[in-house]
Amino acid sequence: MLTIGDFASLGRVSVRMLRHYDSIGLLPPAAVDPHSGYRYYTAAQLGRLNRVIALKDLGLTLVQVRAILDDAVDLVELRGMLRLRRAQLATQLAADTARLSSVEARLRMIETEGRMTSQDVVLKQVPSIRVAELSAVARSYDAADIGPVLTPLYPELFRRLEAAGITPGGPALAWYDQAADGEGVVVHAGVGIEGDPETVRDIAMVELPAITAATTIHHGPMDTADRSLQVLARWIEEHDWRTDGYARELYVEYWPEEADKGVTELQLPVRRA
Amino acid sequence: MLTIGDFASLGRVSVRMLRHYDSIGLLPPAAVDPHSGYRYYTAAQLGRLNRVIALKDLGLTLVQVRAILDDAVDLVELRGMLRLRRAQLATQLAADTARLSSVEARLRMIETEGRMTSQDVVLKQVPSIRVAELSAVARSYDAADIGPVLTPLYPELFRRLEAAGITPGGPALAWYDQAADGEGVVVHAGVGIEGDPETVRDIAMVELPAITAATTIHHGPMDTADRSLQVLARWIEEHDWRTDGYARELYVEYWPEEADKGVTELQLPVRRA
DNA sequence: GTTGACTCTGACACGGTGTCAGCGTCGACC
DNA sequence: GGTCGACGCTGACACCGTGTCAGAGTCAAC
Repeated sequence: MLTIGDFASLGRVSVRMLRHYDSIGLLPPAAVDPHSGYRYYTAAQLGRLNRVIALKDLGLTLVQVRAILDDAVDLVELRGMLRLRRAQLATQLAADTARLSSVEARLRMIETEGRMTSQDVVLKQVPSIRVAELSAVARSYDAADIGPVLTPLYPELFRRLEAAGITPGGPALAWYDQAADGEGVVVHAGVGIEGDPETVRDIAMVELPAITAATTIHHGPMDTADRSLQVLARWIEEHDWRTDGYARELYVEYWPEEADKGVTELQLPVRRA
Repeated sequence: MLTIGDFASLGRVSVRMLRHYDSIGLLPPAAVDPHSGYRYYTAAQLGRLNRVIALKDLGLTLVQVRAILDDAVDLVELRGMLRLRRAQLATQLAADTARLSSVEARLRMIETEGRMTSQDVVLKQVPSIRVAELSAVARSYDAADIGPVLTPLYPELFRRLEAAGITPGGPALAWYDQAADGEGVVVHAGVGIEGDPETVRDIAMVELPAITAATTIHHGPMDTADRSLQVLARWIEEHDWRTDGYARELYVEYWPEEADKGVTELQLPVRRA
C-alpha cells in the first residue's frame, strides 16, 4: 500500500490531482482509512493512472476519460469522441497558426516602424442583411467620382421610404459592383430594413449576402477613406488573404455638416488565398 | 449615443462581454446614466473596441490588452509580450500537433483492431536519480539470459548496503548497457538512495541521468516483459520517436514468491526522430 | 513523548464567456 | 397617461484543470 505522496511521485502527478481524481470518481484509492481519511493506493493502480494520463493528454476531459475507462462508452461512441476531438484539434491548430502569424506580423511592424498601428483590423463574419437600395453609376472607384453620385441617393431613398410608409431598421450603407459593361462602377446606397422584403415600386429590396470581411473603423469624411482602405489592404497582404470585391461602407455615425465626426465601418470582403 | 445592445451588435460582441470590459476598466462606456445605470457608447468607441478584439484575438489576456491600449507598456515591454506570446503559441502548436497525431493513432487502432489498448504508454520526463548499484554481464538482452544474472545481484546489494549502514531511499531498479567489448550486455542492479553519494568500498554510487522516456506499467513476472516492450516499441513507432538505449526497469512492487503480483514500470529512453 | 513530515478538508483563484433570476427602465402604441 | 414588451441593470453560478493556502489531524522515527 502506497501513501498518496508515494503514489503521486511514482506516477509523476501532483497530490492535488490524485485527490481530485478521487473526488470525481476517476481513480479512487484502493483503500481509505476510515479513521484518518488517509488514502492508500496499490502499485497495480499505476496502470489505471497511466491510462488516465494518456487519455487526458489527448485533450479529452476527465469526465470523458472516466467514461472510457469505466467502459461506459461503446466502440461507436468512442470513435465519435475521438473524431470530434480530432476535428477540434484541427480547428485549433488552424486558429493558432493564424494567431502566430498575426503575432509575427505585429513584431515585424514594431521592428520596422517602431510602433504598432493605432487602427486595428478585425476579421468578421458579417451576416446577410436585408436592405432597401437605390443605385447609380459612377465613372470610377474613386472618392472624387463616387461622392457626387452616392450622396444624393440617400435623401431620395429616405424620401421614397417615407412615402411608402417604411421605417428604416438599420444603419445606412453603401456597396459597389463592377458595371456590367465594364465601364465604371455601380454605386449602391442602402439602408437596413426589418421584416418582409415587400418590394415597393420604386425601391429595390435586396438581401446582401453574408461575407467574411476584414473590417476597420474609419474616422472622418469619406474622401479620406483610402487611408483606411490601405490599412485593410496591408493587413490582408500580411495575413495571406485575397480581396473579394469592393469594400462595403457602413455609416455608423453621420453628420452632413461635420464630416469630421463621421464614423464608418469599412468591410472588405476576403477569401483565403 | 448607442445603447449597449446597439453597440454590441455593431461591434459583434456580446452584451455580456461589454459589461465585463467595463468592469475591468478596459472599455468604459462614454456615459452612464446616474439614475438608471444604463451604459451609453459612442460610435467613435468602435475604434477602441476593434483594437480590443484584434489584440485579444492574438491570445493576449484582457489585462495585457488594457495595459497596451492605455499606453502603460513601452515599446520594449510590448515587444517582450509579443515574443513571449509567440513562444507560447509555438509551444502550443507543437503540443497540439502531437496530440492530433496521438488521436489519429488511436483512431487507426480502433479501425484496424476494433478496440483500444488496455495498456497505455505515457511519455515522461524522468528526473535524474542517485542509486547504489552492482553490475554484471549477461550474454544477451533476453529474459532467459538476464534473469539469472540480475536476480542474485539484489540480495548481495542489500547485504552490502546494510553492512555499510545505508538505508535505501527509493525503489529497486535495473538498467542495461552495451558491454564495452560489444560482447553481451552489462546488467545493473540498483536501488535509490538519498543524500550524499559517499562511495563505499564495494558499492558503486552513480547518478542516472534524467531522460525522456516512453513508459508503461508491466504487470506480472519479468520474463513476460517483452510483451510490454513491444507495446512501447509500437507506440514509439507510431509517434515518431526513436529509442535511445535499453529500457530501465523500475520495480514498483515485487514478490519473490508470487511474481504474478509484480508491478514494474518500464522506461524506454527516447529522442526525437 | 517530541518533532517533523505528511495528509486531511474546504476554500479561493485563474480567464473568458454563457446563462439565469429578479428587478428597473424606456419607448411605442393605444 | 397607462400598458406592455423589449431591453438594461446587478449579482451569482458554472465551466475546467490545476495551484496554493489555512488550520487541523496523523504517522513514524528517534
